[in-house]
Amino acid sequence: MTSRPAPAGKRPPGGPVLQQDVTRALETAFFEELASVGYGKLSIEAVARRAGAGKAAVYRRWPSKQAMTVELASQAALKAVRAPDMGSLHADIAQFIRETMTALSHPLVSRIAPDLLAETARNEELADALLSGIRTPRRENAALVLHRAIERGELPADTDIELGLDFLVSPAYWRLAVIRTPVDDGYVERLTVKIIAAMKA
Amino acid sequence: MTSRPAPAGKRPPGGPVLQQDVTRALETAFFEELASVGYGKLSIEAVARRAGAGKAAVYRRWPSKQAMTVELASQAALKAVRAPDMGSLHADIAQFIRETMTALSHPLVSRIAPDLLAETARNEELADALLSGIRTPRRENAALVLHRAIERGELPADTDIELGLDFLVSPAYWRLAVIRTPVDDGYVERLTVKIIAAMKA
Amino acid sequence: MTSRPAPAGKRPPGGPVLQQDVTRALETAFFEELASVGYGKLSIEAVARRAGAGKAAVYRRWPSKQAMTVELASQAALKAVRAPDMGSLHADIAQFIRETMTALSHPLVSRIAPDLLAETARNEELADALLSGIRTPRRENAALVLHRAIERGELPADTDIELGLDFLVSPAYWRLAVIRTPVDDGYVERLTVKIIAAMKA
Amino acid sequence: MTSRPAPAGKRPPGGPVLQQDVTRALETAFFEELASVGYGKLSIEAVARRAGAGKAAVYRRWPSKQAMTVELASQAALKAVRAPDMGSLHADIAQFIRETMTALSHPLVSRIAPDLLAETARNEELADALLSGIRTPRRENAALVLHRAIERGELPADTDIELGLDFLVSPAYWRLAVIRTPVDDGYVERLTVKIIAAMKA
DNA sequence: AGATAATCGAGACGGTACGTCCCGTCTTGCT
DNA sequence: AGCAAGACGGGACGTACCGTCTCGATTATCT
Repeated sequence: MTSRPAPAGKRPPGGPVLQQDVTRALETAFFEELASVGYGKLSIEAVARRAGAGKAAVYRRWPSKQAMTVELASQAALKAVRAPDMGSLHADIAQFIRETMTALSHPLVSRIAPDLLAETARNEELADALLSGIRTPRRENAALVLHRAIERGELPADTDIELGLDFLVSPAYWRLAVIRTPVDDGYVERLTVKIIAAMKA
Repeated sequence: MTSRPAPAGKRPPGGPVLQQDVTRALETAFFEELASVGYGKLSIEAVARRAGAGKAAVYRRWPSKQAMTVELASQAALKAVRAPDMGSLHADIAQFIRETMTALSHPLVSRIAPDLLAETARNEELADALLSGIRTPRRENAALVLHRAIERGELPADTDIELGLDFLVSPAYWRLAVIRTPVDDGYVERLTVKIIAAMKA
Repeated sequence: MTSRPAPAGKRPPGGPVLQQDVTRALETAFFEELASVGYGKLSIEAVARRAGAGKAAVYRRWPSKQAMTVELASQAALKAVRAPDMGSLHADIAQFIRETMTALSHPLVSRIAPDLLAETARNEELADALLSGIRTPRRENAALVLHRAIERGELPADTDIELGLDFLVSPAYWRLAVIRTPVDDGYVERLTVKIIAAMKA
Repeated sequence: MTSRPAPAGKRPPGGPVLQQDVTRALETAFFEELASVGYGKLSIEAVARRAGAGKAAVYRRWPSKQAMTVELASQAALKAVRAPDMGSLHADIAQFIRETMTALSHPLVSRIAPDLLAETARNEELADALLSGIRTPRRENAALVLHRAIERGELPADTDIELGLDFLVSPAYWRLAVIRTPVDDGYVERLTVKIIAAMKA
């Protein structure tokens, strides 16, 4: 989100001049607090307290808990979007899965992501913001991997991209985030082989 | 949970006699409240208010929000576990996926399940209770489908059951609960074909 | 104020049942807090904190700082109204002055009274409440002393009561509360003689 | 206070040069603010706002609310000290009382004086400053009236000066500032007669 | 006259209190 | 004894200010 109205730092003319170090402290505190109590119980007061700031410092930057969440979560999620290009479909998929698992294993992500996800079922606006800010770009990026494989002739031209994308991430997410079952060393390798077989079928 | 200490109904001699209609009203109110505000913001007071009861009526039955959640959620989840046996692997899998999708589409489930799931990342005891109460029995049930297919010769004897189970549910969960993307009419059919191809690879 | 709507204790039917010990703790805390920071800076939060109570406990009893002040101050002031009757004008006046000085010397009174007095210049409603609740009854009581002296023949029938009442208390108040100048042992005696001389003139 | 370190105007070489118009605007704003909200609630921010100045402009001149109060109040009080000399005791006393009443009736004085007085009970330093800056000079001035009357033979040489001074102002202060009771046209005249009678007794 | 420095207004900072609402605990009658 | 009702201490809400401190822009003196 490169053109958002820049809540921190100097705004064009006449705007308030917020201090960046305070902004950074609030962002850090927000994620820590979100991870430890969840979206529902997250209080602005606790975020400010954890950051060593006053409540007004928060409200000067974001009008509400939801606005703060949408901005910071989208911002953070976008950093992680990148399509691997290792030269072969097998290597690309294995790498993609490994990166997904690494991200989902991060203590902050593993606590925050399911929490925000759950909140989207209850909060239309948050859902729109997060889905269009995270899901769509990530999905488009992953599609690149498949299109490159088609160009290289590793996949047939009529490959079911939609289903392929679902296979690409869902098992990893399922094991790590949903059923919370540990993953063998060879799991990624076996998974990659099966995914390619499924896409070729 | 067949041997739990029966919080409702008449206890052995000398115990308190709680009124079953109050208990039932509280259970219903609990799920409605959980669906509408989430686990984090769920309050005993709101449950009691919705049930038209006093707060003490809740605390007489369950010592805490967590205990109430563990008991009622496990209780509800166990009702839904059943393995299809349609005669062919293809039909079994398609049926299993359809049933999963139907369950996940239920308004109460679609709001409550991700919410409790998110809470497990923060709450070890709740995690243990829900995973062993829901995940394990469901997974054992699904394994039956695959073992029957092996016996029928539809799958090789060395089929990777672990991976197969992951493929069986993860794409459906992924689309419905995570990326909240609508599902074509033919999706289940195409998905079933791919899953079988993957398991045979 | 015997017919006020009883903020503490049981109200007629259906009213809230407030706990008297909490009410008493709040009253004590109110006077201590008023004495230590003054009316202007007195905060409900500090009163509650000092009483070990929640803010809601205060607001359940009084709707505002001013209402709390009017009720508690009037209530307290009325307890101290009493006209001496020693048998002679000299003794009555000396006694009245001594009682006034004792009251004004009380640490709580000496801090609170001038403070509330100052506030009346700014707050019409508080002024009305305090003046009619304190000034008028006290003045009527003091008038009794003079009327009895007239009946006894110690003062002429046309004594200027109005002026007499002013002489009765103003020097004592002036020295203790205004110019804060210490008072000799013989001061009351000399003052009494002069007051009687003035009234007879 | 003739030797105070001149917070406004040019200081010796090297000192800061404060703008006198800003200083004057702050002084005016201070008294207006003091009259309208009282000492306890008076805030530097409100003074600066009323003066159309920044908060720093105040703090550059006075280190604290109390220092500002002590300086400005003492400064203002000293202007009003003057002993009448009309030729007779009766005329002097009547004039003194009238001047006192006029001063106490001034809207700013009637709000500010009792307020600062009340604050002295809580604030030793303010008490010292105001009492020695106002009470003492005023009392010495009033004593002149009585000494001149003794020299003229209107009062006996052993007149109780201490008590006389108390009689001179306390009733006026009492009626105007304490019991806030209106004063007849003839009140000053009757009061003057009684005071003289008391002093001669 | 131009350089330099201090004062200016404005306002962000960490705080505190506001009056309201709601939490889980506990108490009080009524059924 | 179980029930609803609700007072209790506590805590968070979002707002309004507080005194402190930091900004450029302006102004006033000193080379």
